[in-house]
Amino acid sequence: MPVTRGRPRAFDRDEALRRATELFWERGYETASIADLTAAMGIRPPSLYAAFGDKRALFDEVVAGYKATASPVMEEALAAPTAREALDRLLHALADDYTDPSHPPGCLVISAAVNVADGDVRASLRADREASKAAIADRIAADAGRLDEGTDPKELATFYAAVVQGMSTQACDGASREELHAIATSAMRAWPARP
Amino acid sequence: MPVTRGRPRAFDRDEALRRATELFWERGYETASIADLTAAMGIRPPSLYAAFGDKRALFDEVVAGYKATASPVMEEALAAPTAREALDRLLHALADDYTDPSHPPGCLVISAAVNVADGDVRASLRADREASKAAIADRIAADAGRLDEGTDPKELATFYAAVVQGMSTQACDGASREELHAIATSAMRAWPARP
DNA sequence: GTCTTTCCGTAACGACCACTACAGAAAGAA
DNA sequence: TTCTTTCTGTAGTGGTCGTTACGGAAAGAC
Repeated sequence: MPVTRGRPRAFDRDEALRRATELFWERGYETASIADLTAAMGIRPPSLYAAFGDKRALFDEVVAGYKATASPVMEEALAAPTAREALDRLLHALADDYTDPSHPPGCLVISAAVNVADGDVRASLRADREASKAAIADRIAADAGRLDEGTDPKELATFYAAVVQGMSTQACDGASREELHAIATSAMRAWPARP
Repeated sequence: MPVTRGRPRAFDRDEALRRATELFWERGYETASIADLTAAMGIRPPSLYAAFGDKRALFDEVVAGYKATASPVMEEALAAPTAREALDRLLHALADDYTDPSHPPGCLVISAAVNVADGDVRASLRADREASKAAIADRIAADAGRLDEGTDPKELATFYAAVVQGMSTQACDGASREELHAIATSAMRAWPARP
């Protein structure tokens, strides 16, 4: 049975994880040092290592938690009756999310991935992005009947994935919520509707 | 008079700068260490500091050289007779450039900028990107008569800037030249042509 | 040749990196 | 109370960071 034995933890693990998420989100994987992290989390290095393993494991847990909160947004948007409406919802939902003042701007998986020297972390984040792109492609392919003939769902998914990445980068550069919605609206004009 | 006195430099400064450019392009500013740079440049740290100042000055020179070779591409594209053709040319030219096998993928200014802890470097690169965006907005505004009424040139420029950033990120993720051209073609469908 | 100037390689500087050995503190169990 | 277990803070570990002091080497000037 999981009775608590020994000295109890003096900090809130979830709260510490939240603060680590925020720092990784702002600074990326490598430029957020253990000293920075422990300062933000309000704990000392041994507590971090005891509770989370090492820096890489902490980052993995952060990304897992991020995906857990981000994927419902994506799933809900993609559940729209048509692929066009699904993409429209997704882009505008992300415009809101990327500029939500309650957390750092942009997408953690997109912005924390660029310029990461650690090959494992790099590959892991790339796989996450590829998975999102595949989910978009699947949603488009499932509604292929409404598309202009000759439209390749994977090609179109690549375009919208690029738009999402561009929105994230713009958000990190300080773009406003209105500007991101304008990007989303412009991107939807590129939808290849069957005439 | 600039007569060469003392022991002559034993390496080609331009070639060393080229190799530094390649490394910064692949790894970004902070994750490319002096040890990495000197190894790639084939010189020892004191030679680097004597020839280029410090890491930051070397990076500035790299970015300046990069912009010097990149801006003609942009200027030529934007010189097209219509704004629409200008953007079309620009996007497809960048699709070729970002996947040119003779140098690292994507755009140095875009990819080296994300997750930079150094505030000065970050601000400097952001200013470069804003300048490109402004150039696009100016070209669009100059051809406003051909646009759909109610189109905001700055808004449209933000969209195409986001597409360019997305293309760069996709290129870094290993997207092929064909995929990038497909993104460019899709993005041009969003052009707000006057009916 | 000798002097001056500039570059080169060696070998280090202090500061920071991710990470941890260790001892004391705080809890339940006996 | 005493023992065991687990967490805590202090104070480090070896390694790497950007940067440089220093002495020898290679050139023109005299």
